[in-house]
Amino acid sequence: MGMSRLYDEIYAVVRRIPPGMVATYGQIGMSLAPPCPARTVGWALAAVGRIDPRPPVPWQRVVNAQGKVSTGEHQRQLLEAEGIEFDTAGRIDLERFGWAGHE
DNA sequence: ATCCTGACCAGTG
DNA sequence: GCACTGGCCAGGA
Repeated sequence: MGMSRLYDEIYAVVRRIPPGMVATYGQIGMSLAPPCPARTVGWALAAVGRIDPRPPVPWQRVVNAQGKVSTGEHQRQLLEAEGIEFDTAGRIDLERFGWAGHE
């Protein structure tokens, strides 16, 4: 209830992604009511580095619809440390590591 | 109020 | 596979 800023709602969803799993920008956006575009989710996560929300937001667990990371090697290393695997093209198998949006 | 800045995605050639 | 296009939001200064 007091949380009305859209970015905060996006962060709340991202916090629910379990370690070792990933969700896509579009998936996060579609899980909100009303839905917001994938781009907006990207913008919200880009702001994490500047505003540093508490509790922490596991931003590394959000990847694009191709199963690729958007922010480079650091994000990849964080995900590999959680047990997520990348193929030779640098893609994550979303069938295997994708979060369904519920437990 | 205006201006700037950003980590997307599906469709197309 | 890659490059390009259109869509058109929220927040901070």
